[in-house]
Amino acid sequence: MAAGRPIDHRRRAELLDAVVDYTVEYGFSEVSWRPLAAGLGVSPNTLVHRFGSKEQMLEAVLGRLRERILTDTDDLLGERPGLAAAARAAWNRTSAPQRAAEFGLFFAVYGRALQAPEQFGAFLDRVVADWLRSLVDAQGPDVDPATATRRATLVIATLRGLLLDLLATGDRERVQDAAEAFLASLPGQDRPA
Amino acid sequence: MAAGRPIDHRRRAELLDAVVDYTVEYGFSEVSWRPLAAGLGVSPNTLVHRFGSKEQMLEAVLGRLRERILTDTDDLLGERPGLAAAARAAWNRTSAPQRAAEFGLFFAVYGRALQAPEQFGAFLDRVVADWLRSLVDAQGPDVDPATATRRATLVIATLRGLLLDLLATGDRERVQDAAEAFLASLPGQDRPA
DNA sequence: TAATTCGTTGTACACTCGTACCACTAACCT
DNA sequence: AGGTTAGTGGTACGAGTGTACAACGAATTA
Repeated sequence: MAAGRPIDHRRRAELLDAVVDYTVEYGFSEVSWRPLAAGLGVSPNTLVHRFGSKEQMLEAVLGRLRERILTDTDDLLGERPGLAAAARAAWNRTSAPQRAAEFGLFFAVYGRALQAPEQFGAFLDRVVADWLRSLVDAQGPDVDPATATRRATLVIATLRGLLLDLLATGDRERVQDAAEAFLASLPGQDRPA
Repeated sequence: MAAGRPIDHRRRAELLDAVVDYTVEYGFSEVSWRPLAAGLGVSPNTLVHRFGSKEQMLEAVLGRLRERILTDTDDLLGERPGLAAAARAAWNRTSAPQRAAEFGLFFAVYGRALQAPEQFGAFLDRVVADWLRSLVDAQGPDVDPATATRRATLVIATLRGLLLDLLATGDRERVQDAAEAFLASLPGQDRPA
């Protein structure tokens, strides 16, 4: 037996990130091998060989997108004490203008997953649970679990709803005003950003 | 000059509704002439002749979907006095299990529109404004406009976020619990449903 | 009756899609 | 050197796409 050429993990990550960037920019529902490969400057077969099939590529894209969003927020939430601070940090991150396109992809996947649950079941399983756990933890062990879950659910829903509004209308003034009012209503907030 | 055969408005509405039903059931991003026509029991050319092009058909579907959602809520909101009652009525309607698929389509279009604003600009323009106007009006003329807008924005965001959660997780108990807490926090609410 | 428009269908064309197959180079181990 | 796997690319095939064109009966008015 002789082992073959080692896997170039750097190249794989670079390729996957490039695919995610392309998907963020050009949309999720229209991605196809040839235009994607042309945009990345590679051959379509390179992508096919790398990801196996289109469905597998989309799975990889979703996994990487989840990584991007979570690594920017999860550790952040873990450090902050209190629900209000965590919620404010999450809102500041997710509503940043330079992330608009990324969350456009997020909601595009979300909507599509709702109409194809069998294909995107993994996404749907995590899309709420990830944040729910973080936001429940952020409230500390002293809060009644039912209350903590209720508050975390509300924070997730409100922030995502506000983000949907912001992305659709671009009316940052109105949405930010509503966000401030919501964040100020949370228990244990100290001071605005 | 001789006028031709009159337009069969009944047939047209029936056809459009059938297309919307199909789209609700089988998804928005995969609709194509032939399977759609087969599902409706007609020829593909019937649909092409009726709608002109696929893009025009999608526009018509979005318009009809908006009609369905608004006629179930807008007149409803107009009758009720007070923000709390209007919000509760809206939540009861939108979270009903038999509407899950319809709002699955709603969010699928929403997400896709965020990634293709030039194509779905009309949708994005109305998706918040429609409800915003209704919910501001529901608060009566005595509320400060800035406050009314802030509250309406928050109600829309929270209800849509909760609906997203409900559709993704199916965890009605947790989501309904959070919804009750939110609705109870609104000014002027009288009694739960 | 003649003219005109609507509703419906069949056929065909150019195009894109995902993917399988083959070939070649590069990098590693025995 | 020989064997094995990764990375990349070229070609081709079958299927499905949107849509244009032509045709025919039905329903209306001049």
